[in-house]
Amino acid sequence: MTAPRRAPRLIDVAETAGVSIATASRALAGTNGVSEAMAERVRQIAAELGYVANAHARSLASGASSSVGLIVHEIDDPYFTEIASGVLGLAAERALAVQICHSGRDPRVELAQIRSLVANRTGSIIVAGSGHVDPSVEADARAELARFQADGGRVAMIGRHNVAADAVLPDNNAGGRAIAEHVLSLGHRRIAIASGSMGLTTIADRMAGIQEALAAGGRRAAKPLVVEAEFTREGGAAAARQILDDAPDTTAILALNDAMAIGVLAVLRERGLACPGDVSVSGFDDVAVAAHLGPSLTTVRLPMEEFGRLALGMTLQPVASRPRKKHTGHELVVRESTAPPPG
Amino acid sequence: MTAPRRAPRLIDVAETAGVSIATASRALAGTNGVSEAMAERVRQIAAELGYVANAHARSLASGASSSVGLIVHEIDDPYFTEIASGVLGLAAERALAVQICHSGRDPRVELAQIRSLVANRTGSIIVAGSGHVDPSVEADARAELARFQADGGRVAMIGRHNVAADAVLPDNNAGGRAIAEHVLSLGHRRIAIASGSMGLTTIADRMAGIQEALAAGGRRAAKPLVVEAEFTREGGAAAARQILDDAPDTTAILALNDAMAIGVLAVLRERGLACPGDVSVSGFDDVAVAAHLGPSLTTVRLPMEEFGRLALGMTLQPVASRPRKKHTGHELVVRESTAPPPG
DNA sequence: CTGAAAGCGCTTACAG
DNA sequence: CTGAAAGCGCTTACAG
Repeated sequence: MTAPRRAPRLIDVAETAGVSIATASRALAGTNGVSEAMAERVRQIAAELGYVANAHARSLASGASSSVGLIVHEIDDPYFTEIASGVLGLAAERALAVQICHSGRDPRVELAQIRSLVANRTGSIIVAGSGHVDPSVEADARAELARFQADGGRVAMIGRHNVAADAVLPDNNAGGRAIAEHVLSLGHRRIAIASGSMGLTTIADRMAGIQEALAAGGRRAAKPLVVEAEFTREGGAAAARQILDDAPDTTAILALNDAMAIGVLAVLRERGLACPGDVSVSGFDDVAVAAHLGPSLTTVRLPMEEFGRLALGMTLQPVASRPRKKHTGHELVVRESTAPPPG
Repeated sequence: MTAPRRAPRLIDVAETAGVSIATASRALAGTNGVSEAMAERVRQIAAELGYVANAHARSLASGASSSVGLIVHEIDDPYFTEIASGVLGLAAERALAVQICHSGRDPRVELAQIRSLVANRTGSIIVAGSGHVDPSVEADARAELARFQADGGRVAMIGRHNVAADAVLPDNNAGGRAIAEHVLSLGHRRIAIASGSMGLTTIADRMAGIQEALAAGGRRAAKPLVVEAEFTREGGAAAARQILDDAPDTTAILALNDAMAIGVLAVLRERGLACPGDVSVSGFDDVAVAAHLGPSLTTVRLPMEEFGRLALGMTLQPVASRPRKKHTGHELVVRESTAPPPG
């Protein structure tokens, strides 16, 4: 029916208001240099016409950007969902548009996504995936982000990355120590670890904290069995199967994130083992559902939503002479899934 | 250190290639009308210079858009997270940028977000929140979306809305019927419903399906107690408390989404009631964690990720003469949380 | 196959 | 306080 007409432009409101587009622009921008009466009149006409300024033209003309880019592994992963929620929340307060994309933890996809954000001239880019222990993996992304920053863009990384940029640093090491100490204090001595890829700095840091605590526990605990798998529910299940096959006398399984812990719990049920009766299980992150699992999950709470707000907040501040690092805290949350070992 | 230089522009690559910007533009766009040799040369120089086309300028000049907007209630809510994941997945395949924003289920915020997407000239807008039974609530959004479409924009709604646009329609009514029939067939007669706001079409449709099944169950079941609360975990908990206080002989509580069901489960534990031993509980949606709760949750699975893909897919197709509606299915998923009533 | 030029819809010095 | 004009970085008829 309605023929595709054109959206009203600034010149349309200027003409019907009988002023120049310069004046109309100033009135709408709230810039001073326009009489309040004129400004009010222009605004009203703009509203009547349903005028909405073209952000592309505005950005092109002003050079300013009112958008931010966020790269997550996968929005469906609660860890990243909560980070995204934090970013979206602060962005809304600042009237910033947020462009979100998946990296799928594939460095090549991540590079493509960075370039997409650069193309869209977002004012800042937030990378929320884990860093890689091998710096060469992130080489291309590092170069692209460096160029982006040289061109005036702002960057914040969440997690430990080999990138010269502001960063939010989760308390992975201390969190790892806390969860290991908790399990040791419960009396567990045959401990296994369901780990994600050791190539990720997030894993490496959590693992390091755990190993420190275990080493400090000295003669008390046997060397833990470490099984590496996908950093997902399925990975947790696979790791649990191998642990129970290779070391059936294990009394505690530390999963390096909550998703893996959920997989571990599933395998325990599958094999008719009680948790925490036969085997204690712990997670990491404290995603929203951890408290509602059966049994509820002992884990290390990380303030993911705050990660998002902090990261965006940093990019909204002027560049510092050197990259800023924000260290965040953790909290050990003891629930039903851990208890003293049987016997 | 590095003085904020300027990002390379098309003219920079054109000059170093010794060609006009027209030729450079065509070479990079892959448009025909350029010799392959020339095109290859330009591409290589662009790569060396680290050139990334300015999407704003491109969009302004071409009038085309390579981005889509997605409005969700809250990304942190798994229902919307999965929808977003579907949108992001298909968008990545089509090289589309996705701008996501929260409406917080507040019509005024939603309107502001629609305007933000219009300003950013996204090619299409996907609205994923529930519709409202009262059409006047969505009046402003409806007008804005109509204008957007008249201007050539594409719109897809997820859920039943009073908006003339393409839509993905979840199988809420039949799903409601299925879950109610399941509970009836188990032998429950004193049934209560933990409902979200009846002003939402999603709720109204699920409720209607349930009531139909209950009515068909005829003399078998008593009129169900319906308690309205927030459509969240906390709302579910509040509803459960009231249900147990007002009708302590209730043997089954149907929650109208999984989040509410989780809240119901928590209250049951809190009061020392066994599920499903004393009270059966069901959810709706089948979010990823439903299978891992304690007890695992009987619910109605809706293909949320597919909602996202379908909605985006519709907006990528040419406008039809009249709005297209895609009806999707549901699947009753029986798990541990429902069983025959005690006694 | 290639280029000169107009134009996309704004903002912002620069004058008045 | 207001306006004429240049310019942001591209694309795309229009010529050749």
